[in-house]
Amino acid sequence: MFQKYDHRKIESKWQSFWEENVFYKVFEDEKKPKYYALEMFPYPSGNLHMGHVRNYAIGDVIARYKTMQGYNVLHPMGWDAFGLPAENAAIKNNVPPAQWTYSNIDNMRGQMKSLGIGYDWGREVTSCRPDYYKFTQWIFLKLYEQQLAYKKAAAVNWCPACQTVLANEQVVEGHCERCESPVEKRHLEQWFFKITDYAQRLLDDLDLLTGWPDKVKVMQKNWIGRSEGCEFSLEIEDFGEKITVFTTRPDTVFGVTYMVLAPEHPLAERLVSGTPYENGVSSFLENIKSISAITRTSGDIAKEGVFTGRYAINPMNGERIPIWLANYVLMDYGTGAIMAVPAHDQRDFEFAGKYNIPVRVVIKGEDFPEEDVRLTEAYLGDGQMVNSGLFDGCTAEEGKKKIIAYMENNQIGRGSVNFRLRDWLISRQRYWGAPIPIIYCPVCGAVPVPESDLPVLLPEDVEFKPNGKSPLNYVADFYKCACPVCGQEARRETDTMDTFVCSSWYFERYCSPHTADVPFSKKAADYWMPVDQYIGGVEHAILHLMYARFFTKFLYDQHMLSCQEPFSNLLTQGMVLKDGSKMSKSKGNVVSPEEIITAYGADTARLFILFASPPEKDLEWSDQGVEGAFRFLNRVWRLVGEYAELIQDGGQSSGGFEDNESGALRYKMHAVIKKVTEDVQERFNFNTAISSIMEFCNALNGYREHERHNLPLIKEALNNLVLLLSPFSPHICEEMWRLLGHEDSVHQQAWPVFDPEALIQDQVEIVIQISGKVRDHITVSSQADEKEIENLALARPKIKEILRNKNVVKVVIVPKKLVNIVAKQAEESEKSI
RNA sequence: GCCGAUGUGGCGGAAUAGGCAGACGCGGCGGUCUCAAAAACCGUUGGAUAACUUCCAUGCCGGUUCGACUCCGGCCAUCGGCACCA
Repeated sequence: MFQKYDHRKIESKWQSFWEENVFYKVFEDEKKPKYYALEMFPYPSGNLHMGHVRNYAIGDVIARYKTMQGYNVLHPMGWDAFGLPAENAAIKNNVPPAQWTYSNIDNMRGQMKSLGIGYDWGREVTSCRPDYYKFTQWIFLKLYEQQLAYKKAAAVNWCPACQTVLANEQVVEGHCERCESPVEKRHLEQWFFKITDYAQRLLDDLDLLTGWPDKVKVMQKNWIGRSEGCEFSLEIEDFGEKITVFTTRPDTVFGVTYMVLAPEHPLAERLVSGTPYENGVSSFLENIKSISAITRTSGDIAKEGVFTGRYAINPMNGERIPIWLANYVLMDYGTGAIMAVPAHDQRDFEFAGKYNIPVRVVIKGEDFPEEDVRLTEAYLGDGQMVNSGLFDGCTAEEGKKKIIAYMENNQIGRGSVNFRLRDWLISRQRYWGAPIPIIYCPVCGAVPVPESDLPVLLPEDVEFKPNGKSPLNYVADFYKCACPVCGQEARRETDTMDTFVCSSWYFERYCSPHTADVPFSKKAADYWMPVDQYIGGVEHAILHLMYARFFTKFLYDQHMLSCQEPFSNLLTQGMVLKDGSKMSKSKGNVVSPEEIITAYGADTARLFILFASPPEKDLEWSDQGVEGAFRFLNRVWRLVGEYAELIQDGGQSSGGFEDNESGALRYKMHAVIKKVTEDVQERFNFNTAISSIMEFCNALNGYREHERHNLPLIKEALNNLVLLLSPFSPHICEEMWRLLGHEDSVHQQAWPVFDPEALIQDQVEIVIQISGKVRDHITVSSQADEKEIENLALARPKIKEILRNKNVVKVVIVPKKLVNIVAKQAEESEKSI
């Protein structure tokens, strides 16, 4: 008699076995095709949540499946271990961030092992360890060498709660991405990475990413925000200076009736100083400053402006146009100044309406009376140029090109391109991050730390109270140093790097995690990179994925990598919900993975989470659903257990006879192999793959009811059942594989292959429709030709009955599927004749 | 406002190239076993109808087609991204 399914015993047994045998260790093997499966490495918050479980379960199925398909699979895991929560916990509990972080890592590593995820733990990477951040700093130095890391004073996003600056990408609707406090603007000197130099490539190469969801590519495209147009300068009357503007609509340049500078524009105050307009302008600027931080980010605000009393000259027609300041022009896009064309730009139209500025139509659409300038809104459509001198009659599209050419020939301006993407602000005024490897010398200025002095170690014994300055400011042992160039007493940079810097290259480190002289070996990276399948939450669609692409392109340019894109295929998994909303402590709807694993086992948890929904969609947690998955594993267990002994001794002697039931089972077996293979490989639809394994199990249970058993067939079917299920629920399958008499691991077997011959049926069921509605079914030989099928269908008594008093107009036949008889009422068709 | 996605039983979801709507699982109902219950197993389960039957059903309205969850046009709702980007 076989034993009850004891998930605890089975899972701990095989977890130890895999660990003791270093089962998932991989190395570069030129004889095998490689496959790199990667899940986003987690922040070590302390415990896995269901989102992690889902992420790793998906990755593990893919990794195990590819291994069985004969690939040499790299499947690593690590820790995105720098960051604010460690500091906050440290402040709260008075535990050093390092200690907090490392103990969380130990705990979470244990949880991952208890899920039975097949990682090569020999490649574990931890971004807060000196052997890792040494190379984060090393890459910083390379960027600095190429002038892609630079320091500048700028208006930056400041989170008052986190007491640090944030990158543009970390500001969501004016609020801190992490703590949701409203973000303020501060003028500070900070380190930036010049990601804008890569804007065009980051945009163009999205086309190479055929394995990415369109949704993510569109988000990145919008974030990069390329617009094409031109820049030109306007002379300021009686001022002796010029203002440069950027526009995407040079075709409307004859429609300019005013121009606008951003309130922060350096010329703004100088234009009015000593003029009667000075007071008006400065009170306007004061006003803007006081509301801008909060209100300018939150929803619609009315357009407001002030006239400077100054005029500029439109270089195309010599017209004098008034210069305004207005709140709707942003300093950090384009040149911070615009030409305003109220007739053809809605914002300018609204502003002109409010301040009684003329509107001049210069693009005439179809059915658009030339005289009528009383527009109710800006005209944004295509049309012919009018009121535009030499250019009258051109289409807007031609006009753009011609005017740019004219400006270039007459040295008025030039074609140019603008991006919304800003440089990446990487300084953080916090402790728990990789120190920026720069030294400030009173004589030599900013000096990079020599490569041989890396890593710049983060001191461990530190007071880490946040007060807007990095805690490293108060650690003399840290900041006091000698200038590497002249030897004078100097001071280290005390800001640390944004944690997104650390996570922008970890997938390359996995390729050779122990190299000590370079971030990763080129040879190993050439073998493993790019990542064949990356899996993670869609919340990283912009931040992490953009930064990681940027780093990969930079490292490619440094000849350290041979690929230009890090991730060939991307799967963005949905969230795990409970009662319709995301699991969170505040809502009290959290289901802990540990509890589920203890009660039902990792195999059940994984099976449920993969079965409940396709991976891209959100998943609704269901306790009953988990029970269902558990029941299914119990059914499989019993099925295998009950047959195991029979097969062991009787498998060979009992004949391989073929009756109808056996034929049906054989057919089902091959159909299921085909279905599961396609679902896993081509669509990642694990839910339907599992459902067809369930069907197969049901079929096997049904077959058991019959009196005669074809034991060799059953043996084959059970072997295949266990093989197909093994990527999803690895422990129970490992155990059942041994019960079926095998000596080796199920996870090292070849994936089953279906036999197309076995899927050819001599009889097929065909649907009979009358005018598109199903009325009957017939079973015919799969060889039957169309005429035969038609005759058989028309001969069915039920069909005859329905067709009485009707004329058959047409018969449509789809081979092996259906026959549709189109019929009309007899009277009607007579009438129509 | 712009861009994108989604909408199917009581629930999660299936229908992969326009061809049987509701696979598989959950829940419900009925049964077997049991002193009883749980577990397990078997049957049943979109709605309407007494019904073999028939009719109605894939957010709503229309269209194309022999045939539409699937394609086209127009709405509605929900979710996500961006949001004065010149």
